[in-house]
Amino acid sequence: MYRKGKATIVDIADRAGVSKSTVSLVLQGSPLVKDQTSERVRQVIEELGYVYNRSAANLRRARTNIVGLVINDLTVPFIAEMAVGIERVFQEAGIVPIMANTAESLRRQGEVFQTMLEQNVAGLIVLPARGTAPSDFRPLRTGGVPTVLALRNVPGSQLASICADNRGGAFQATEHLLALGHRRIAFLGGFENTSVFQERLAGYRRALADGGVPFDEDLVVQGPASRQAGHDAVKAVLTRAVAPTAAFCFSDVVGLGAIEALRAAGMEPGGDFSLVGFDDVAEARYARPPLSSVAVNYKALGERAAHAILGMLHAGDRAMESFEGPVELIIRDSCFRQNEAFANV
Amino acid sequence: MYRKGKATIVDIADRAGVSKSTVSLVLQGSPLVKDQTSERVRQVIEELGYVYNRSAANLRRARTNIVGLVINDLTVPFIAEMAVGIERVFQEAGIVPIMANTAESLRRQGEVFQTMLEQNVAGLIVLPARGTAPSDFRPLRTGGVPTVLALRNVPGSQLASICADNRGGAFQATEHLLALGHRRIAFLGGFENTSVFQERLAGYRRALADGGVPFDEDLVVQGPASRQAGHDAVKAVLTRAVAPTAAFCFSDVVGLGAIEALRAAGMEPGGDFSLVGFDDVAEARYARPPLSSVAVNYKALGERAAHAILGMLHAGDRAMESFEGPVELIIRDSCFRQNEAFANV
DNA sequence: CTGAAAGCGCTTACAG
DNA sequence: CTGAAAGCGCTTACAG
Repeated sequence: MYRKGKATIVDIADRAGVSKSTVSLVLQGSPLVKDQTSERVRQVIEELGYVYNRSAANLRRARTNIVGLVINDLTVPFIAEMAVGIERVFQEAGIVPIMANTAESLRRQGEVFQTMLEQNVAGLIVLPARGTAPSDFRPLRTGGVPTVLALRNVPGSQLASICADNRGGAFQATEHLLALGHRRIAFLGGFENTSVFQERLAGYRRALADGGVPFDEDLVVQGPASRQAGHDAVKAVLTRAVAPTAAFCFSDVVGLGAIEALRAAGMEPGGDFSLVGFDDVAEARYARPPLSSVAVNYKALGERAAHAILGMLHAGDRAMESFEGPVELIIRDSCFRQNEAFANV
Repeated sequence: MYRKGKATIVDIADRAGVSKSTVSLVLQGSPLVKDQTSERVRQVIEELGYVYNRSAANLRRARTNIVGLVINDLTVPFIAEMAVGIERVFQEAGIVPIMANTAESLRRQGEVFQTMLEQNVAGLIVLPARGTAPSDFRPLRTGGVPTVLALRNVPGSQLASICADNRGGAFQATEHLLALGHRRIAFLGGFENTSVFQERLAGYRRALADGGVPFDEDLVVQGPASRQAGHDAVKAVLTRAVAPTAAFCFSDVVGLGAIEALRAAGMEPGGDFSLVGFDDVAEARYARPPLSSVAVNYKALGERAAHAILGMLHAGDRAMESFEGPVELIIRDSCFRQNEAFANV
């Protein structure tokens, strides 16, 4: 009769000769309990192989120790890294992260929000799926769940976000290309329905404007952040009346595809066409030629996002500030100096 | 008084003029409730913006709808893909997966098991950290949690596992190299304290034996599954009295490092040294030369693992069978035919 | 087909 | 410093 199924605090209490309240206090590490008593309780816990039932605790408590993590695409290496950073911080803080992958599907994202709400998450970090609208967050707002956006922000959502300095990175990359004498600079890859695209495009345009180079819409080619897209974009842009001599790529993966397409077209990336990518993934360093890129510390970004939520939970800082993580232009061998005399032919 | 905080089934019941039992049945989609009643209830649920409290349900029920997913290294692309496959299956089955990354740390893995137990998971998929011992699973066994291993198995743990056919893949790769006339074939990368290493090594040795080529311990170089390790391993193996003319690499990433090291040593991978990798990651296809590799469908493996758990939960199949996923040797340009006359110089 | 009652395993005031 | 009691929001027999 004593041990049907798992042991509960009542079993512990009985065996230790105390009330279950006391056991609960011991479990919570309360300083109210006499050392001798808590020692005895702990021993019984050990003996019975007791496992704390967090669902029960969460039900009784106002808040759970669960935080949700909604990820747009876990198969992107730097996003996985970000997720790992977030998770580590939570684990150390005694928080149980529940991760969900939306695979860029808005429908899935909606379902995931619902699940998170049902699990009664204390907070939420969202890497929004492409095309997320401010209204998509309504269930979360209604549920009163502290939420922070990461990687992409959603203008109009009123939610704080932890993102890379996309504008600054694109500006630096484009400026670098301009400094090398390039005047026809393409912008390849990415979709306009993400904040990341908008920000990088803005940085690119700003650098162009600062350099006195007119913006040419024909030099902007949208597409997925994939190798194939980079390949196709280069092919497209090479047919323009006045072809570009350089490209700022939405991501390194796009840049890698661009390298291939240039070679296929008989050109030499870094020799007669310049390329800069974004993200500084491992492959950029190993590419031939090694691809110049804008480095982002995604892991640090993830950790920052986790700390932001932690702050909202503890201090109750509802009005968190948005944050843009620093970026760094890494110059490798994918660019060349364009002779001004021959520019703008 | 009517709406302090979130609505519960009691609120719904009051407003709909039924008992909370009925609301509960509606929530569970029971066919017992009259259509008219359930329609009314559903409407009130909508009106009040009611959110189901799963913790409460889980507490009352014998089992939760939570399944744990313990991952050794989420930053490895094909592991992330596997995780995504697992997650998708669970989401469709109405199961909430909680993922945790152990980063190959046995300590972290132990903590994660504890957390999973506290969350009262209905089942667990574990991608074991390097060096996991059978005894590490004791808390899970005591807790009676249905568990399946994936990616790596842990001999002696008595747990079923869903892994790639590592032995077969290594056998095919080595056989391919032998068929090209190679006699001195190195085995590069990986650590012996994983089942994956042991299995691939066994396949390699088996092929050697079948081909009448003696096994030479000096040709086996352990190391992480990293580019750097591949690089170092090639350098090491090239100094052997009789240098190899080919290598079977523990993973593609190792193979990629090997390509670089060969070039650095003035050799031409695919020209005067043959290389085969494992995993068939995207980079293998894009490498120069494109790297031959043993392809594994990791996503399918993940889905299989998820279905295995689902089976254990529903049918109560405690005694699940282990499964080895098929592999396929993909031949690209990283190998050359060794002239037998010059072999074994 | 629907309702009243008990209970899942905790935590939290409130007494003492 | 410790105990008795109420209650978190559900589900599940059991009646009717």
